[in-house]
Amino acid sequence: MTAHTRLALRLTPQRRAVLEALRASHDHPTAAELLSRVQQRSPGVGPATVYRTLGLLVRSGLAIEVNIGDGGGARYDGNTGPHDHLVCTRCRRVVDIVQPRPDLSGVAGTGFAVTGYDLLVYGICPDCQERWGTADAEETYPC
Amino acid sequence: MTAHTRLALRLTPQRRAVLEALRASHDHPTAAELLSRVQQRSPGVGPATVYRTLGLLVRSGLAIEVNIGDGGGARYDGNTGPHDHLVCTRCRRVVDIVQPRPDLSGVAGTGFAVTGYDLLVYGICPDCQERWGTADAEETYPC
DNA sequence: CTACATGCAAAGCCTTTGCACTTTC
DNA sequence: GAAAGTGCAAAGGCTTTGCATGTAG
Repeated sequence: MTAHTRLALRLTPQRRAVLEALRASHDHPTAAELLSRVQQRSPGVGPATVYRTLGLLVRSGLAIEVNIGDGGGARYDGNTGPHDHLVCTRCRRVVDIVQPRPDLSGVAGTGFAVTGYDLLVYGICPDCQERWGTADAEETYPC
Repeated sequence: MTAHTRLALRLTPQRRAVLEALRASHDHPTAAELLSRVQQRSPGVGPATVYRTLGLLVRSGLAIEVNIGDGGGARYDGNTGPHDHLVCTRCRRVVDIVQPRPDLSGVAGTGFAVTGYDLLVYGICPDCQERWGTADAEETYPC
């Protein structure tokens, strides 16, 4: 039903600023990147608030956390519709893609009750292909 | 391309110990867990060596790094055959599953050259279902 | 008015790195 | 014997937390 009744989500200027910054971003920013964007319009907001708010948004279903497994921090996505992610292994750019739900038949027999999935597709983005070709896909370069 | 470009993979007792511990493990251990297992048979091996060796094994294709996106560290998998991972969102257990390659048609039009993918399926394992039921799937409990 | 949110700073993890010493090839 | 690996300890990056203060409902 109405999620508002269960979650005491107090609307503060900081939380609004984080959500607006996230919704204005389509590049799957890290918490640090989001912090700097928030601070441009709302100086004084600190990292702790951004981290706490992002955790809250993810738990409330208003944001998605994307972990591309590089050394860097988690990425955040304000697009909460069903979609997957395409990651450039060279410049670490992340792009949303829409795909059919994958076959999860491999779960059969495990006894697990499936609640969700994450599909990360890796590749080389057009810019990086143009700059360095498609060889050495596993290497990371600046983009 | 000279003869010197070959990956110099020196076989040391420590590396052998890490690879053996990984191959003996089927629970997708973290680096810290692997370290303690290695130390049981090879005291004196330090964290730095385990981290360096794991990075080496992953880059050499002898191990897979699995990032389930919880606060904990990366998991490692000695099973290098094609497979996906099923993650219990309550106890964080990770299980290998074999599935058909997912439809990656969503990549069409992006210009990306696909090099691979990772599919993580989330659910509740049989033990956790028995202990707490299937409600509140997003909550994490000890297992 | 009161429970909850914020900011600051400190601490906590996980992981990497510098350096002197040891070892493999 | 030269190049590479190891161990220790320190540093690094990301994220969380304790606590006094501020504020939304």
